Amino acid sequence: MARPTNTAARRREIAAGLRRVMARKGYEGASVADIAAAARLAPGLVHYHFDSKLDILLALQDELALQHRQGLAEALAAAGLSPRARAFAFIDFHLSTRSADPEALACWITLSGQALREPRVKRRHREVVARWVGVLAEILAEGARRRELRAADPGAAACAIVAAIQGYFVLAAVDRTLVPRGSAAPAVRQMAAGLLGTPPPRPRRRTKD
Amino acid sequence: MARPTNTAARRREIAAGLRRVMARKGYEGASVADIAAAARLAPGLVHYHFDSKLDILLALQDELALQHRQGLAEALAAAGLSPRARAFAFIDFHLSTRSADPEALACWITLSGQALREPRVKRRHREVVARWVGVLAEILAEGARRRELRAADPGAAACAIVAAIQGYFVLAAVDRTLVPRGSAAPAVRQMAAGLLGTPPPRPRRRTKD
Amino acid sequence: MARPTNTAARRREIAAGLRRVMARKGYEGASVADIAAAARLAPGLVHYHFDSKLDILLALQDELALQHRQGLAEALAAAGLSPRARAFAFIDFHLSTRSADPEALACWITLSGQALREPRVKRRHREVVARWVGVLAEILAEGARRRELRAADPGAAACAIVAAIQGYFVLAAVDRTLVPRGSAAPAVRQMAAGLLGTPPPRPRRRTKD
Amino acid sequence: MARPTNTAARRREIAAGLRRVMARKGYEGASVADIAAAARLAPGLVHYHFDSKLDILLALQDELALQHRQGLAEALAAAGLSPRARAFAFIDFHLSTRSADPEALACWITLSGQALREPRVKRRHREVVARWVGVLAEILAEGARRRELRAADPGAAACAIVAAIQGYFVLAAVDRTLVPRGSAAPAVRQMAAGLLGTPPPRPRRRTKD
DNA sequence: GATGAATGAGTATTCATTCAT
DNA sequence: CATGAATGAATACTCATTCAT
Repeated sequence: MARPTNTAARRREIAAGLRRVMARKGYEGASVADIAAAARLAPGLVHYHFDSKLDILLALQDELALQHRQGLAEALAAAGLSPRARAFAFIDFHLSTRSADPEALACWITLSGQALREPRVKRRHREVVARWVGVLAEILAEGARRRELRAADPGAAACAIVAAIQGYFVLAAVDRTLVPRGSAAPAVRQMAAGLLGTPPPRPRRRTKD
Repeated sequence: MARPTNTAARRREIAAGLRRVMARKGYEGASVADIAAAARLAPGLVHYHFDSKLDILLALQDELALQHRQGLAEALAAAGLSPRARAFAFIDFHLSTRSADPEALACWITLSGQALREPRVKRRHREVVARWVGVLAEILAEGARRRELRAADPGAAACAIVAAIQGYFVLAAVDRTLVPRGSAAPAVRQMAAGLLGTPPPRPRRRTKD
Repeated sequence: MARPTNTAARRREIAAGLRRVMARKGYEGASVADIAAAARLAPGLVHYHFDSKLDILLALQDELALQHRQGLAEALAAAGLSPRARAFAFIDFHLSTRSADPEALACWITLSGQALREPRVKRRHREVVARWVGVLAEILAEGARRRELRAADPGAAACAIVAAIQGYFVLAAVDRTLVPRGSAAPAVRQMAAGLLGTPPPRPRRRTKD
Repeated sequence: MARPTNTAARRREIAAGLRRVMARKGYEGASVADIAAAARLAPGLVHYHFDSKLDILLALQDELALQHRQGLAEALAAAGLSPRARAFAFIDFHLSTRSADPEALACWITLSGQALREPRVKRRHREVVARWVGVLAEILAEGARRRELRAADPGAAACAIVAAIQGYFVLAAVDRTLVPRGSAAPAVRQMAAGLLGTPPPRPRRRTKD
């Protein structure tokens, strides 16, 4: 009987290998041999499952996006139905210490860099960020409809908040000491409050840098 | 007899070559041959003036930092003495269309990425960002003393504003369409207003995404 | 499935390639491309099996040392048990025409030169020479115990004989005409006789320059 | 008035630069820039005085040969007229601690190595060694005529003694610890005694490894 | 599917030599 | 003569990709 295919699992292992190596050495610095070693696979196997190194990056990108989407959805679900609560939960999810995954963070930064130059990475990256902004924009629009928030332009406001989050990502990834410890989430909450014309609700958990 | 040295000029030319190439291809993608070609120099000459490719990157980093510092100083000088005006001029300087230099922006993003991994780049990067934040923090502290602004923690507030700016840089560099046109500066101004407890002054010039 | 490894064989081939090229052009003059060509291999393969060019040299050094040791052991075994006979067999082995391998000789000289500067080569070289001297010293010591020979200091005497052999190697390698044909072995035998207080036994075979 | 030429002095300085650098790094490892730096000269100047790097090596070779010849002549003159005394003075001169110059020694070994491959170096090397052997052979022949010594073949005997000396050079240059301290000259004296049928005269000075 | 070897183009760097000033 | 820059070929080493087994 034909051996059941394990391609999907192998692909995930390989993408995870890239994730580990790329966090330390960047994309160009992650050789296929490195990736295979990190995944405890034979080097030749990588190109059996992926046509090119770039394809691994795209797979990793998809996986990171999926994890992010799922985590965010959970966090928003836990925040209840109030747009205001959900908007601030959005911020906390990204900047709380608990959800911080330095490896994923480094990969995300590196992916942004690759997106500058690689069209396929760029397209996916655009979609991911657009959805990211879109989720928040939808929350803000709903809040505006409900008169809980007032964002003149929910899209622009969502983009601003995402920019602030992304900016903290970059600062923190390069050097944690650049950001006063524990200041990131409160500061963004306060900035969002200015933007949304409403004070933040009482935070539910500790937040990080 | 004693031939005058032109090393300083050549080094600038070479760094400018890296700047051009790196904006398109990234640091690893910028081969020394590319850099030399972009600077219209013989390939061997690059290593006459620089010991290594990394040294070119460091020189470029210094140059970008210098230009940024000078431009910022001018913009702040033009804003007058009021901390409030200066704080918002700080934002406008970074996000106004007029001062936007896509090549420098792409280099800056790439440099941030390299700083993740290269200690020497990281150290310089840290210093540049720290100074960047420090300038704004000083303005905010002065504003607090004058009761023009109230930032509970000027350092954290400055960091937040810089993060927002940096975040817009990344979003815009990857894909301009992610940011609603012309929304960046106003949004950050409004976020800053929330953070600083004061509305922005009337802007003096047009601002960009 | 599990493909059998052929690394050991390939490493020997590559070391043999270096051996051929180095005999003609020296170590620095032997480019990796040359070595690969001499071994009839693709250039890239060399660095698949060796981390660096120096590692090839070390492998070659080990191989030459092994061959020398084995050849010497055979020659000594053939000489019987008498220390006197063995001591002179030691000389004949190194200076007899029959065992002369110009390529190995040139490599040996070149290795000595590299040992001047490369610590890893130097260490191995030291060990090889020490063992080389040690074998002879042991023979001389045994001869002294048996009253067949009298070497006041077997270590020093062994060193002197090895030095004479090594000196002939260098002279012969640079220019065969410097050494009167067929004079090397008899002369060293006679010098050894002076050192050991015993005439050489009748030689069993023809000897060379 | 025309500036007096200083070419001869410059050439000596440059050769001395090569001597210093080569002793540490070998010939291939001594870049022209290194040589110029060691001679405290501008790099461009080297090729004004020498057509090629090889020419510097040849100049150095000549200089070392000259110094050796002069030193040897002095040592022999000091030994008096007796061929026996002169023969043993020949040995002592080369192996005495006093005359040891590690830099010259390393250069000599390196030169031997280059002579393996570079025809022009080889030719000069051959001449130097031939003269070196010749001087001793002449002494031995004179000793034979006077019945002070009996060397069946003075050329072969001289060659043997020179080989022993050269062999000690190589051993000592690579690693001083290979040669029992102070054993070199006595051992060669004793070997020479065996070869020449006469015991060595009482030594006049301390001798080295 | 899996393995380890093989391939060959690409890269940073070195360096002898040349040259304009 | 002297200087410092310029040139371009050479070189060790890397690595994505391919392939035979």
